[in-house]
Amino acid sequence: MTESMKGLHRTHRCGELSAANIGETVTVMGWVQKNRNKGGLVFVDVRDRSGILQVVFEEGKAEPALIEKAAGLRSEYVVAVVGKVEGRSGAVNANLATGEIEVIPTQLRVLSESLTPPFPIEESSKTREELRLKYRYLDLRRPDLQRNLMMRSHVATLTRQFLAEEGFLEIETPMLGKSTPEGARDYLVPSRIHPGSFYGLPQSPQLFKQLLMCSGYDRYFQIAKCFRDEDLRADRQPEFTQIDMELSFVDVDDVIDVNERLLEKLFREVLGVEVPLPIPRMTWQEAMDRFGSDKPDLRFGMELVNVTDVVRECSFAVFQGAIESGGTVRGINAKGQGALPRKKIDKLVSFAKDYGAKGLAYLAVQEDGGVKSSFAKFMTEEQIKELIAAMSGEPGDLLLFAADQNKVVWDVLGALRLELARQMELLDKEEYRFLWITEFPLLEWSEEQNRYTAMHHPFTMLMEEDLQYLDSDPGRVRAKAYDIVLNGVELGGGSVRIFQNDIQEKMFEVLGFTKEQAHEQFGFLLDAFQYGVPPHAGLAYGLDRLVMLMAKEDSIRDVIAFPKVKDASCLMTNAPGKVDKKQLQELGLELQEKN
RNA sequence: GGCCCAGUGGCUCAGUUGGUUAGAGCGCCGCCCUGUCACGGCGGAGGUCGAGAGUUCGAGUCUCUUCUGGGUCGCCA
Repeated sequence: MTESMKGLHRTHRCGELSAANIGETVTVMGWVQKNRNKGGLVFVDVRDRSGILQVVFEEGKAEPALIEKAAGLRSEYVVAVVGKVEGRSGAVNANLATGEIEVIPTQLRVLSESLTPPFPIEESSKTREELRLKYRYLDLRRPDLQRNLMMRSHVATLTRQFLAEEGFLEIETPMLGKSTPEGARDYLVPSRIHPGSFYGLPQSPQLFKQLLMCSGYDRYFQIAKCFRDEDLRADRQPEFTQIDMELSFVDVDDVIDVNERLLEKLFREVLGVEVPLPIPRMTWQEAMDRFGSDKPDLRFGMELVNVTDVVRECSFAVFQGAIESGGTVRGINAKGQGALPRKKIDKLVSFAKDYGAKGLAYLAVQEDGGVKSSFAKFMTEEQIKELIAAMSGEPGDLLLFAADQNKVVWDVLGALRLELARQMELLDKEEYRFLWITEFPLLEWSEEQNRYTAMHHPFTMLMEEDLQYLDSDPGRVRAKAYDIVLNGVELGGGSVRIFQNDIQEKMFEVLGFTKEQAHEQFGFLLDAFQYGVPPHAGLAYGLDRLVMLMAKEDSIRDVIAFPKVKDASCLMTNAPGKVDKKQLQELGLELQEKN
């Protein structure tokens, strides 16, 4: 039997009450977390998003009917309690924020009953994610997810506040746009009014925000939903949220400055963590050479060392082959891992192979000064000594080497470095190490498409001093692009944009667009640029990743209210779903027979 | 598309070299209990071992296929 809340008004959330409220009559509403019936004395824990509050129904203090009603409460019933806040006459519960107080009720109403939930509604759930996602509305009742979503809201609020104070305008851009073949796959939306034509959901508001700069809005931001129809990962969802911004009359340093202060504010006010400014900067080239990654995790060392020159004279065919075909030999020193059993080393080798390595050479420096190695027999004692010295190897260390083209060596050792750090437990979630990566290559060669593609996007400005190479050696041209990296995660990225029509046309040419193709796809932008365009630059953060790191979670699913699973479906709603024939007909669509 | 991991009462798990009637904790239901808060005591219900096929006298256990979920490579301008 459920009751109305008529005549009652919630006065506090459960967790808002404290010893300061003793003596007050309050009305709280929430879910029954737990009912402990001692017989004639019933303790009911009531939960809402602020916390848990104990209500005590005691013979002599409460009507027998009220106690009987309390005894009938089950988990997740929704109740309203009117009562008086008192200091606990029993033991204080130090584990509970409201552990000093309890409520002595005069009224109890059951607003809604509940089935027994399919899994416990509790902190640090051990229930498998599949089930939690099917009942996401119950999962979202758990305190850790509630904290995460409240933190996310806090981050969004502070971001709006900060950017507004900095003179940014929040402007929405369309969700229904034009599909562009560059970049990730678009989600397509068929048009009923134009059968056979499709909108594309935005992968980012890129073009629109540049047009807003053309239109004089100076400083824009948006907390924007974006869509990419690619495979999922722990940090990738098909729809995700960006904090997107664009600024006029600025260069790299201006964008970096305002964003460093934004990050400083967010981490100070949400986590109480001071971000030392300025955030260090590193060129892409340095990041690759030292860490084998364009998003290095600076919480630990284990940097890559280029030992190509040291091993040049040795007779190890693997090293020789790599060097002769223009590659390099690089290594990392896994400090103190020299005693790693052969089985584990083999696992590291197969790990390296997943990243394109043909193998992984190792050399363990023994405590007695000797070595255990897969390739030492191809080297003189002197050469081994030199190699160990180059790697700063000490007794007890494990040196791992990859030899191949630079890209492969970087990928392999960059991934291996992270894997070793995980195994050696070097990653502290309490530590936040920010880093800007700058001077990215403008272009990268696509074997698949047999042409250069934009590493960031086709509107990224190049470094003026590299303009001379755009024709002769496009791979050498660096971009005015920057990524903000935190603990090995790419939090966001941006660039200074091309605003000169001649450079933009040139860029399309290098990317293999004909003039017609470029105008077909981006004509409105090129046209706009003929009517007076300010120099502009911008940046976008992955809000989900930012909050994930702040909440110390390992997956963005834990900071998104209703995430999708690996195959991009929703276990709760069963989206995507089939539609009926009539809907398809209206859209002028016909489904292919399944093979 | 490739590789790896997991799936056993509502939840989390155990289950030996293949061998009686598949167990535990929590939860759930009933009774008892006046200071609990991981409450306690007594009793009880609840399982086609993800699904299908195969090997075998016999399969939770072995083989194959498949489904579901996770991680990752490719992919993600």
